[in-house]
Amino acid sequence: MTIQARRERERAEREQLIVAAARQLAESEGWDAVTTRRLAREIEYSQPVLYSHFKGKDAIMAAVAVEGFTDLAARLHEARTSAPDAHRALADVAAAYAEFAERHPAIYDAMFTLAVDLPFASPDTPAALQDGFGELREVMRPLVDAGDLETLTETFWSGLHGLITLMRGGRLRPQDHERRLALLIDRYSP
Amino acid sequence: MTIQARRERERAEREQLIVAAARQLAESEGWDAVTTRRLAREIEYSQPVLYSHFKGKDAIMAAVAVEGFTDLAARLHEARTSAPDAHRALADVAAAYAEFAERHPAIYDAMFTLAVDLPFASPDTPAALQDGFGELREVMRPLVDAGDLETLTETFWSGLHGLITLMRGGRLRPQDHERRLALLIDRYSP
DNA sequence: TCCGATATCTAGCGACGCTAGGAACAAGAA
DNA sequence: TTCTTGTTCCTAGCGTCGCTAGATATCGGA
Repeated sequence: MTIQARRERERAEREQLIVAAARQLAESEGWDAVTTRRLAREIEYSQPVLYSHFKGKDAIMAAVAVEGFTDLAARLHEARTSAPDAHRALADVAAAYAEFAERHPAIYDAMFTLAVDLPFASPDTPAALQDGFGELREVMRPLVDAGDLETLTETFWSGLHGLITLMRGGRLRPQDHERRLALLIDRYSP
Repeated sequence: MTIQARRERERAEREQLIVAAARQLAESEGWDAVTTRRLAREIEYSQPVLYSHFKGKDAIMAAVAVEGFTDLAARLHEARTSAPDAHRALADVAAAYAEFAERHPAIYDAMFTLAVDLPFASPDTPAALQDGFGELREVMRPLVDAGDLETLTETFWSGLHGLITLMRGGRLRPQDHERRLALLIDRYSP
């Protein structure tokens, strides 16, 4: 009983170690540097142990993405609940979202560009994924008609996401980044 | 003289053949299926000839992306110039943009997600790339203050791009796609 | 102390992007 | 027409990738 418990605990710790190593490596050197061999070396185990924890590399990236969603949701919650009024809340949440994406581009990619097989907008969506969207929805609620809340939130979110991804791909003039953010917020806070 | 001319012509034709094959293969089976070996087999030449035309696989994808920009700009131009008024023009252009992205997801990815090394928003941006943005700017011009034209166009474009990419990644509820598009247009046409 | 099961590693498979070196070919000179 | 020279193109192979099979080591329980 206790022996098996210890083993399961150690196993869980190692799984967390894998995810943390993948995340750190992706953040410091990009996802191209995250190969299964490199990751194995990083955690000081051989390559096949990765496959005893995860189905494949994609599953490891998905696990990093889920961690990212947890972090992002927390940042957005903090920004929303510490704002003095509804309009400032929207601006602060948008700024927090953009800042997260800029500071953690690799994780943001894992969340939205790379890990396609995470279940979104469906009943079995992990809690962390729903929480992030929930924060956006709650910050929008005081500002829009109730009937359009969900759809407007999705549209606003898309605006943020588009700004960030086009910006990072070099498709937008960097110097106007703040002004574009301000214009976007202006369009959604009447 | 003529011999060299013929050779250069044949060479240009083969280069076009490579780009066309890459595009078709990407559209029908996705970019994962576009390997240099497969592409070589498709054009009935050996693998190394690809490298006598392009620096590498990325350059081939960039060439496909440029073709995509030419096509997209033409679609947007058609939509804009055949609309009865400025408001309809915005809606039609947005619809044409979304339709292009939905019908050619692989090319759209090459244009905006994968080929990062194309020069955007800079003096030496290829004409086709500037034309697409130019169409968006012209359709916005009658609707917004002149001082914010460029930035508002970028912001609107980001909204479109975000809707499309999040939608395709399964991040948004599919059934509300049209309504989100309508809401986005509404936000930018006062 | 030995056995059986679990955990972990070494070695290797097929496919990838890309490149070196040689064979085949065509154009101009004798 | 034959030989030389330069270009074009292919065969073969390098290192790396994600992933897996089979052997080996480790450890709890009899």
